[in-house]
Amino acid sequence: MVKKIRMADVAAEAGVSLQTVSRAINDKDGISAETRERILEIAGQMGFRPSNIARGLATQRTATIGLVVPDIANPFFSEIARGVEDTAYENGYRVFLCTTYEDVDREQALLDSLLEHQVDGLVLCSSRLDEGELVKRLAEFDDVVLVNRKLAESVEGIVSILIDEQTAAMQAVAHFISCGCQKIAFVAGPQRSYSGKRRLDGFRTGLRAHEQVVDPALVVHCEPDQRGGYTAALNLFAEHGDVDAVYAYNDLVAVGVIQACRELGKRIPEDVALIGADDIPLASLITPALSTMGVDKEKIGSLAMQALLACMHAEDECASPVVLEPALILRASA
Amino acid sequence: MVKKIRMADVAAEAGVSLQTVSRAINDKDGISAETRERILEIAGQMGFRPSNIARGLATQRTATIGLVVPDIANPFFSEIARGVEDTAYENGYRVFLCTTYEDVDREQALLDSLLEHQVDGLVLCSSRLDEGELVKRLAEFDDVVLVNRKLAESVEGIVSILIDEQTAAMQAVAHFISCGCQKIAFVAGPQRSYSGKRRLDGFRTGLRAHEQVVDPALVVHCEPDQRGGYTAALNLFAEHGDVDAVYAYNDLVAVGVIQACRELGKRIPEDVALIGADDIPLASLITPALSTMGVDKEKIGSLAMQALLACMHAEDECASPVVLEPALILRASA
DNA sequence: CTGTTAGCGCCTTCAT
DNA sequence: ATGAAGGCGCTAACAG
Repeated sequence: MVKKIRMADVAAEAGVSLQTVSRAINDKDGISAETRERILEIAGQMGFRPSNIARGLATQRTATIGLVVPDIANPFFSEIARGVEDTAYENGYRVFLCTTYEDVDREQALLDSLLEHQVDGLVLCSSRLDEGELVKRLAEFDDVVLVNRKLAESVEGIVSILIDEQTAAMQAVAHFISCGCQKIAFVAGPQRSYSGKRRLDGFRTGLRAHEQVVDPALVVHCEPDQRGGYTAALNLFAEHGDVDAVYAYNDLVAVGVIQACRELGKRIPEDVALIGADDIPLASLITPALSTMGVDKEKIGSLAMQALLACMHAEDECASPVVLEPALILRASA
Repeated sequence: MVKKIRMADVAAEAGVSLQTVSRAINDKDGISAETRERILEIAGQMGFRPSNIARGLATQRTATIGLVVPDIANPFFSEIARGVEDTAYENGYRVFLCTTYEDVDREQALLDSLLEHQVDGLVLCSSRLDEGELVKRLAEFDDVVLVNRKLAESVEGIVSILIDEQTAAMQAVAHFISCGCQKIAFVAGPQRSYSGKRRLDGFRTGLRAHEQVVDPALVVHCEPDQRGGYTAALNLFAEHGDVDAVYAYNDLVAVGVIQACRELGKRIPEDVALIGADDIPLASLITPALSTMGVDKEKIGSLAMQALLACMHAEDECASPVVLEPALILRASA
């Protein structure tokens, strides 16, 4: 443990006032180029590290942001995190990684904590808070970017990054129909899921657009992982053995569907066509390679951070919501 | 944006001194139970959030730690991050997520920044700094846990969490030999990689332990991803078509090897036995299911954080290095 | 049990 | 171009 050097130490060493050191360190003017260089030189030699804590107290800006995700081990969010961290880094911000595990209490506690740490901004992904509570909590922050969630009415200082999951689901359905599928099911993920609702909506709309009946029995909910998909698919096929197309809530669920099919002797895509969502890394690596509705997650993250920076630095209002269109990535499963 | 409430505001409202509020908020004694409750009640109603920045300046503790990883989108590190974040959360710490992309300059800049943010501790994963530089930099931090890296001589306040990759590699080789493989190759990842070196070491030792010659031509380096593995495997098989077993630097590389084999018409495991490393999520999902040397990554993360907490809270010395033994997870590929 | 007095290390404003 | 005073919001040490 090296002894900590303060600005006063550097000032004493350089034979100038504390203020002059501050000006040199923060690259402000009102100081001659030579003294600045001399001070920087001395500060460097002494191993001086300006305290962001003290600076934060004085300026009320911390150069930190909060990133809240349900689960960092979920590749969907880890790629978003990558985008956020990278553009935050480029702009001199550090990011607090916070994980909720879809637990509302934990999400609340994390927001409290981020507030106490006085983050300059917040990127909140897939919040599970209900609308009223969410609006109330976000009002406590200076600037917020919501990923995968949008407020009913727009609020100053809050911008959303959205994925057009409705259209994505419609595209998937359209693809199934163009392939001649007769009985299309949706393994729909958790009932409460915000994006699940939108995907279900698109699924129904897509069906109706092609004058198909929407059979509620062909929509089954499940946990948003492989096991959930596996179990749900087994149940689904037990009731409706003639389902010949499955749209999955996400790729993990789709993998579960693949396993169920394998177990039931159903071939993909010959007997059952399958489309997942999110285009996680394994989608292209698994057999059969998974067709999926995908967007560039890292880009979502960097767009989110860019939007946040814009909010934070702009005096006036923030940008309008950003909507990303997923693309149907056709591989072997459909 | 809600107006910020300070302790002084709460004190005024409650008709007590600032200090009394502080005692109530921090649950210290020297205050009657009833005044405490009254103050907490008032603080809650006013929406008071104590400033961790101000507190940090006063106490010189920030309740934050730095987590430095090469790439958060790499499941190996995202699972470690999960473990770290989760046990940090349980103990009231927030974590700064920092990503180096194996760039030494970026790693240095990040360490500078974490120092300036006055983190109470650091979890540094797979550092790319050379020994001398690393020792110098870590001395600036109060407490450090090194994951997947160890210092030549132990330093006060620095503990390592290690994976016994040498033994893991030996086990893989032993398994190949027990299966009757004749010509075993190692697709070894980046030349500079610290764990790559240890795996190579174990690979050689394993071979010698079974009185096999170690042919340098059967060790090929590559980028630590699927493409690297793919390219390296193609080159390897072009030169040595009779290789019948491949140990891969990690599972991503192994996936590349699978693709190369598929392209060359080699069956796995019949023509080529394959063992990967790390047991990433897709290992069990890909076809053929990948045999791999795996440890519990989330556990590494939580052990790392626990060790850091122990260091931070203990007056005396830290625990000795923790070494985790990977287990050979036998699936279809070997 | 409660209040008062000093800082923590830096930045802002005003003077020189 | 430089310096001096005051304060950011909180806690520590000491009084009472």
